[in-house]
Amino acid sequence: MTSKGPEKKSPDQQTWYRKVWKVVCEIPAGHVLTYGEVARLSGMPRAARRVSQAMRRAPRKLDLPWHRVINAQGKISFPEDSSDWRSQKERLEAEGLVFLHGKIDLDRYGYRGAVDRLLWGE
DNA sequence: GGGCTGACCTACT
DNA sequence: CAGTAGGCCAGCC
Repeated sequence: MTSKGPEKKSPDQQTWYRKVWKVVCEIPAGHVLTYGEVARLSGMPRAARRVSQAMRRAPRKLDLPWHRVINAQGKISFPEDSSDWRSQKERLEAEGLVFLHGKIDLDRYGYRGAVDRLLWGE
């Protein structure tokens, strides 16, 4: 039977959200990840767009550090005149990050940068 | 079922 | 450095 499972919600569809939230949750304060990196760490390479979707649908209850996710250009992915943009910038600055020419230095605060520092040293 | 949208990315010019 | 083009794919009409 094709059976209409009443309470079968095919978990897979909601699982990937959880994976993304989990990864974002693990980003240490004072550091950032790009959407692409979060996607990769969630086991979904090239699913950067899904990450932004997960952000939008993330329950506030989770108290997710959404502000630690920025785009690959080191910039905040909101229009500069939006309150969301200002809010995110404030949160990041509160964690010690510095904006240079409206951008964040990914070599200093990003994932790749952190790895390079471990391999090459400061 | 088809088409548009989007807190994106990479590569190229 | 800026701008363009193609790719990606889950949601939502």
